[in-house]
Amino acid sequence: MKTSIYHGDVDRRSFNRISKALADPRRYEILRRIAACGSEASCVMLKGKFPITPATLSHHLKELSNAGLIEIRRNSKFMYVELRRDTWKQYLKELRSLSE
Amino acid sequence: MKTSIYHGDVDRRSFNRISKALADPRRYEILRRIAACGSEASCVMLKGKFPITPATLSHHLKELSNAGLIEIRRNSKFMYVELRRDTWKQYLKELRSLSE
DNA sequence: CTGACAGTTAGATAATCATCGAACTGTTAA
DNA sequence: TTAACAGTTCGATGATTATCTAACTGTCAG
Repeated sequence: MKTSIYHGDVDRRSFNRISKALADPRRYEILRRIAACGSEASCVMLKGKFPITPATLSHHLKELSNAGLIEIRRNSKFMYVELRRDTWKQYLKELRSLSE
Repeated sequence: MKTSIYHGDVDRRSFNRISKALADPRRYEILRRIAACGSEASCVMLKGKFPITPATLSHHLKELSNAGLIEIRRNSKFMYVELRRDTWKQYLKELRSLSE
């Protein structure tokens, strides 16, 4: 993820990418599901939780990954994803700075 | 703004509306500008700050208002907007609940 | 009253994007 | 080796939406 000269901050581009990633309800639900699994969530499990095709799930996971919101790990046939808590924390920090 | 049976919480519909409202970079900048004026921001001032037509600004303000993010006050010819800090606080609370 | 200004609404356009099916790559199990 | 499965990529489609212009309403100053 890109950072500005101030370490730990999200620059505007990253911030907007995250905001867009969160704006789709289904994608937000997927992210929530991932976050709810303390550590890693398997892609197979996610596929079972939502009425969407593999193609669509793949698309959403790519968007979340591009936004820096999840980390992807591959183990041969399978895929595991995990919330990037550092990104999440920085995003919340930016939002919080809007008011007081 | 709609609330669930738990007072102070945003329901899913409201949450998604807010997320969508924040997803457009220009609209987020407008909201930021509004929030930066401690109390009220005049619409005339906002119009001067962004290279957009009155129609577009009107559209964005309506979206922000529909999302419950701003309060609108009219004084004869003029319009003033203010951040709704209660909504903002609840939105942040919902986001924070995603991780720990 | 009349012109200027604040803001809205309607309709058009162009861009973005969520979703799907189909065809693909890569991996494992039989 | 082959079939089944995990996931990706591509192209199409339909929905949403940011933006504009143009025409409108309402308010004030001269």
